[in-house]
Amino acid sequence: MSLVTDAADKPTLYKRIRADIEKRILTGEWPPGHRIPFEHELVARYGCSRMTVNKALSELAQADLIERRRRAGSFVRRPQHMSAVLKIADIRAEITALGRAYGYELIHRKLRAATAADRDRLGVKRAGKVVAITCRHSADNVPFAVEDRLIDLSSVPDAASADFSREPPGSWLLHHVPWTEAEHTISAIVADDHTAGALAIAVGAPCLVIDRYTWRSARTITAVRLLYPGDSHRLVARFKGG
Amino acid sequence: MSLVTDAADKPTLYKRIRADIEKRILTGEWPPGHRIPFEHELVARYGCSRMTVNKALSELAQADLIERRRRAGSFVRRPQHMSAVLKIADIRAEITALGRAYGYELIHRKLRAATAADRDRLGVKRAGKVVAITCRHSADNVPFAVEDRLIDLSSVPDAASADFSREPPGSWLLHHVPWTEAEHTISAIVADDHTAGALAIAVGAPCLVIDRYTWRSARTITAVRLLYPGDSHRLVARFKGG
DNA sequence: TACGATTATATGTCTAGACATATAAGTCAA
DNA sequence: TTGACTTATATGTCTAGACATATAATCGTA
Repeated sequence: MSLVTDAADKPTLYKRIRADIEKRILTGEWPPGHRIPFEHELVARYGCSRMTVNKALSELAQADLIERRRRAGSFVRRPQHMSAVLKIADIRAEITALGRAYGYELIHRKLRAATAADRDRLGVKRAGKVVAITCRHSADNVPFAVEDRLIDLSSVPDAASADFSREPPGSWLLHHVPWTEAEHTISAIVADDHTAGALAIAVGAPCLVIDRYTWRSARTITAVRLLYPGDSHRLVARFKGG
Repeated sequence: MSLVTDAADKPTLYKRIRADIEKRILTGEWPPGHRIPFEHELVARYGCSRMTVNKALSELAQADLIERRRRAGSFVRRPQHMSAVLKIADIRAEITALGRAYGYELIHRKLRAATAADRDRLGVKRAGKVVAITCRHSADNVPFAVEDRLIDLSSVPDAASADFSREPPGSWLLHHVPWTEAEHTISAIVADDHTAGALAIAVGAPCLVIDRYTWRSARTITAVRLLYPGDSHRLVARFKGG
């Protein structure tokens, strides 16, 4: 019933302390709200200095597994808002990862001054130039998704001269605009004439829609809508406790 | 051009060091692959001890913003697989957060020995008892989602006696089974007769489907399918750079 | 030139202290 | 009972060292 694992000190001490506590939390032995031993107790238990247990507890706090309160102690956090890590890969990477042949086709590209609708979609007030792109991704020559994108040229001037007839704009942006933030909205629609034609599915068939709005440091970069055939495509998200 | 901010030392020193570096990474001033100043350089620059800059850099490493290599230095990581944190709230919480009146209705509840289909859905080999639940959530008396759930009683025996006619099973589980892991699959379908009736939408209308499979420490807990009217419901995921 | 041994060095971990600070809990007066 | 004040205490931050360890770079040799 000791906190100390019987394992030899193969890993470092603070990692062992962290793993010991994490295990107790994950197995439910220490349920949400449970008070973790005080630092000075852990110091006594492991026979180390306070900085060492402090490092272990600080990392658990950074991982949102525990909550630290001055004077009160450290407590197991209750599983907060249920959140999941949703991997939304670059479509080319996604298709090639499935072992299928990736195909890309630029349908439409236009450089224009931002219309009111464009500004609204990008969430900017200022007028400016944008690139509007419509393209299609396919896997093994079967339509996989159609993409409708707007790029703010005041944030990404290089996009004006990029050759999107060969490289999909998503991949291009990924390599030219590092460290972005994004917001995704997922919804379902049924295919209208136009969508059905582009995806080679029946009118009225379900489609999964991903709207992604991307920015960097409060500067809008791009807004994109991706349409997938709803019966064949699946988004998988893995939730890791916490 | 100093690393030191001109701001007074209101926050603590290591937090300022961390924020300084983070800012340079996020603005792109230090692009992916860029080598961050060595610890001893930062020590000289900020006039503090190595443990202090080490704490700042360790946190950046834990956040996957930088990568630390012995003898080589610390480097800005390139934005890895595009991933997003998808908040999938408990439905009751989700609805009340929107400021709407939450309504709940148990449609069907059955305790039974697991059928082959049940075992398949729960991903277990062993036979055992399960609770099958169908229920409906509403917001302001408008159907919001229908839920079809299976709970593995060998993992959650208390669920056999829980009163799901008053409390939705999702909320109940959230409070009785801490620290779970889950996998979500999101897809789109069109409403069939049955679904359309339950959601009070037209047959053929789009629906967003969330299949969630939940376990804890390799023990299956529950499998649930949630059906939302696709045109009214949106899942929002926020991606934080990295 | 290629490969193996050596060395220098940046990070990784840890210590035994210190003072700061927020706050739970107790104390006392209105 | 309530509110204001005091105190004890757990965490937060920081220091000036130390030794460990992985590895990039150098040097020497085949």
